[in-house]
Amino acid sequence: MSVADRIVVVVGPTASGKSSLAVELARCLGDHEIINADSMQLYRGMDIGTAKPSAAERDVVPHHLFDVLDVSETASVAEFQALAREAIAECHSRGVTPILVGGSALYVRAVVDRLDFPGTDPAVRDRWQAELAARGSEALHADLAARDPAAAASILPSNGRRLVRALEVIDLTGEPFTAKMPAYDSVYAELVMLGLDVPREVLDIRLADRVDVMWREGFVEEVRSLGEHGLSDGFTASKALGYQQILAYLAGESTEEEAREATVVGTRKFARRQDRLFRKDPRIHWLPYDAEDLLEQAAGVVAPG
RNA sequence: GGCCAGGUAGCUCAGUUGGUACGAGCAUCCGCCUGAAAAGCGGAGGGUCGCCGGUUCGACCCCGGCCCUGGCCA
Repeated sequence: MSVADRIVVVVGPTASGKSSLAVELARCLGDHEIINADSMQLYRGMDIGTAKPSAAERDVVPHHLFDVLDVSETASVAEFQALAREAIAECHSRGVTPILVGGSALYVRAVVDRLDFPGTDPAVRDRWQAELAARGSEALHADLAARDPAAAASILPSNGRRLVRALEVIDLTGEPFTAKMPAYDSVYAELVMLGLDVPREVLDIRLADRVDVMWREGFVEEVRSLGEHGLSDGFTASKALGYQQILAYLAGESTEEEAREATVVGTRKFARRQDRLFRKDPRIHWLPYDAEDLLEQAAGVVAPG
């Protein structure tokens, strides 16, 4: 049988049970392996706070793209896209179907869909970053409006970050910046997407419980230790939920309790945002997180008949 | 028991010398997102201004009483 263009994707908000469903699915189907699509689980050492799959789970089924970055490195969707597609091709070459699992919506789309990221150039970006700091986002918006009216129209004048990137891309490519996400258009012919549906009230409780468990398992210690190994210098990793808050606590900017509460609130907001984003993708088959026969339902969607 | 401070949006607090609450931050809901996406940006909803009575054309803001909270004194 050919699996050349086949890929399974499991998405859902944080704490919905994606990881374990993926493992069970892989184990029950056989010839399936897991590929991470979570921006923070890419980092080595960020285990407790990212609820990374355990060693035991990873022994059951091969897991790819976990622990590939040092906390001091900056993550990048474009690099991730390349790595993930490579890993997928490698699975395909062995006759294995990859199961992409993760809550980073852009990462999932970058892998699955036709998204091409224009290059980046630190020098060019730094220049615009400096312009932003010196003149403010409104001025950059005016610059963008002059060079690329369409892009300016869809980026708010207050969004400095997107303005910088748009101007960077125009400088680099000499072409207009695409400020709109493209239609859902997969590069893989056989794409099956599963989403875990968790009612908000339930999700809120699960999130709070999960943060409590993380704290009990030594989340603060994990951050303290990573802090001594470059976490604070990491552009991406230091902003991760929980890590960000605990770093602030360790720096004396808040109490531990405040850090814990802020982590719960931040995680809740994040989960809502993920859910809203994934809901827009019409290709996703939503399954109730607490179905007795969740695995059967999932398997039924993935491998009908 | 006495004194002081305070009771305004779900939370923390601004505010009006009496004329429809300009509220703010956080939370909530919603939208946007192309090389930091667990990030970044934006919009909306929400208040019998502790309770009762009085003064007044009109009170959240003045007066009286009561209740509640915190602190001080006893």
